[in-house]
Amino acid sequence: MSMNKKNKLKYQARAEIIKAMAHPTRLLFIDELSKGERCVCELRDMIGADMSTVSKHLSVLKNAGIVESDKRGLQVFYSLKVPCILNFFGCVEDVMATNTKHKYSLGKR
Amino acid sequence: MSMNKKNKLKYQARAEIIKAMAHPTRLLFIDELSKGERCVCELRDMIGADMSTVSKHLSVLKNAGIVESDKRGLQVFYSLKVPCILNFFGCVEDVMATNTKHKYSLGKR
DNA sequence: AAACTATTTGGTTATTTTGCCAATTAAGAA
DNA sequence: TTCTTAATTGGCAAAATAACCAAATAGTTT
Repeated sequence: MSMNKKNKLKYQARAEIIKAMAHPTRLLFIDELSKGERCVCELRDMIGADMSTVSKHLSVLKNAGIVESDKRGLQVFYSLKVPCILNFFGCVEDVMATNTKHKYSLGKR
Repeated sequence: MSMNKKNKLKYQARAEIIKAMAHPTRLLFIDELSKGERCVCELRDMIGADMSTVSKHLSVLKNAGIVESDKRGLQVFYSLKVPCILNFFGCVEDVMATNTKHKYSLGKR
């Protein structure tokens, strides 16, 4: 039996949020923001990329509803809106651990 | 202070796994496989796409270490290797709930 | 107001991802 | 062996993403 429209939309909405996390730089930002708010310039210094690149990554996270921003003076401070995101990293580490464990064993691949 | 190489690799590895989940079809498959193993044909029937498309989505999940496969006779059965992935969906729903809550309020956007 | 700083936006190009079709592989049935 | 079924692989075109540069915006300082 094939998918109905409502369910399709549900998975699309979920995918939007997960896609927003699916980049090394944005994962780093999430990790860093979990320690407290940071201005764009601080985040840029961490990765050494163009300011515009950093800004666009942050807007992806913001549009997904994962972070929020607050402009104070010349600077814009970003902070994590949904800390439960962090719980997920533990599971990702589990996947990675399982991967390396089996990589050199003789189980079916 | 800029990123060191080891940390960069850490976030790249995490991103690989999250990218593997970042597609509506693959999220549906994860959800479905959480209920038990399924053959490729069952999953294809759920989304009504080409067999080759389904197969490629599954290989993305398999390469990331999220699912595993078992060929029995003519069919290949896929199953979820790392169930903790599911805990994450609750958090994704939280993000979505927060998004809709603020979307029509007058808070800063 | 003019100059300066932090950030965002627009535009371009390179890379990656997606989905279909056609061809191939693997297993079972006739 | 030949036929059929289930799944994977290779190839291609369309769509989405990413990174940079340049230009625009918004606040601050002079």
